[in-house]
Amino acid sequence: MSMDRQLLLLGLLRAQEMHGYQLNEFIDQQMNFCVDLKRSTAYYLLDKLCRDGYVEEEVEREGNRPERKVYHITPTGETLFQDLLRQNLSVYAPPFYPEDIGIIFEHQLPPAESLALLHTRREAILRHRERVSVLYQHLPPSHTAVIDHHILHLEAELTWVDRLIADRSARLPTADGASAAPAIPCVADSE
Amino acid sequence: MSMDRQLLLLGLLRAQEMHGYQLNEFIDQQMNFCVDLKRSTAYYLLDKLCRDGYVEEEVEREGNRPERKVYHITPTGETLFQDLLRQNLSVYAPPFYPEDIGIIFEHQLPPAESLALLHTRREAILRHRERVSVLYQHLPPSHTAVIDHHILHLEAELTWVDRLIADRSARLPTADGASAAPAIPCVADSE
DNA sequence: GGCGATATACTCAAAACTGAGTATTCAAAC
DNA sequence: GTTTGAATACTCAGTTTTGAGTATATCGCC
Repeated sequence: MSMDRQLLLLGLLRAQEMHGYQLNEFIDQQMNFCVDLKRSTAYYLLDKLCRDGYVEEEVEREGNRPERKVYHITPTGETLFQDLLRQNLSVYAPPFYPEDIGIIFEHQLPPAESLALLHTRREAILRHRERVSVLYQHLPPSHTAVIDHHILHLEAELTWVDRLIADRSARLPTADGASAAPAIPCVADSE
Repeated sequence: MSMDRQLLLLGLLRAQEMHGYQLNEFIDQQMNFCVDLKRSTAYYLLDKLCRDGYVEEEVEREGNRPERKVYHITPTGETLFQDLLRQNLSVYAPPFYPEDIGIIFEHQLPPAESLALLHTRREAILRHRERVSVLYQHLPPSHTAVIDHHILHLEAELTWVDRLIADRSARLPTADGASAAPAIPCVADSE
């Protein structure tokens, strides 16, 4: 299922009927900065959208090319698109942040090593921001909102890493030997 | 696989050996604000971690309780935990933002409706921030970094929605009839 | 005219994930 | 004493997702 991927495919097919390969090329080349959709998954979803009646496929035989299927949206699909779009725009679902898992256990590493790792991450974030910023320059206005969104989140991420780095630096054992005691987080045991 | 979930389970089992139910209770109750891990997925992952030798299970038979399996981490698991933690901390992988999909097609809705939807979303974000802020008050210091992280991203999200709302408001057709023409995004056709 | 590289267009088996269901114990209400 | 509801502890069939593989056509170059 996955609402968002369905929305994406329906939205693209709505703008223009396509065959699977063309759809995949478009996503991979134009949308790779915000969407990660494997080709095999796209084919699977197209098939499912067909089975569910939201798109239809037509086998196309042109000259001696290998035959291919052209997908186009159906009226039911158009309705679903509108519904999904409305839902997507009005709902807020906080994404799952993998970095949250790491940060829960971060204090179990020696502070010096943790700091080194966080600096590496900081560099990675900066590199990523550079890459996204470049995109911003030459994209149609319809895409700038998406980039904008990414950049804001990247800034948030950066602020956060910087805070953490500052905090962990302050806790580094100094020459006078004062340091915070690391504690293993306790799991509530109800027995 | 999913690095992050493995890291989570290993990290929790490392702090304390547990049986599946206890692990699930802990995740659902203490970590629901940042982790969404279905119970069935947890059992699946525990089983896989066993098969791969990172944890071991021991069947426990206590009185006339239904029997249950206690999982504890192995030395290989400990190594994996350390590796995954280092990786998680040093790498930056931009998460997939479902809202990006909606925003690509947003301009295909009538501006007035779009604005209404965005306002609904704005409310949802505010509610969520309220909920997370409350958590901040009574949590151990080991968790505040995670909450901090969430709040920063929520602020980013809020800034973004506000920008979009402002922009779309400006484009609303006014009494004098001036309005921007909506364009369906073009798909590059290489044929 | 043949050879490798690239583009086209998927297929499939295996892995990962989920929702719904199963089964037992215990405590409290009726 | 028995029904009801919550807590304990998973299982499993089905769905979704993926990486690796398959197969043909076309293009340029030697």
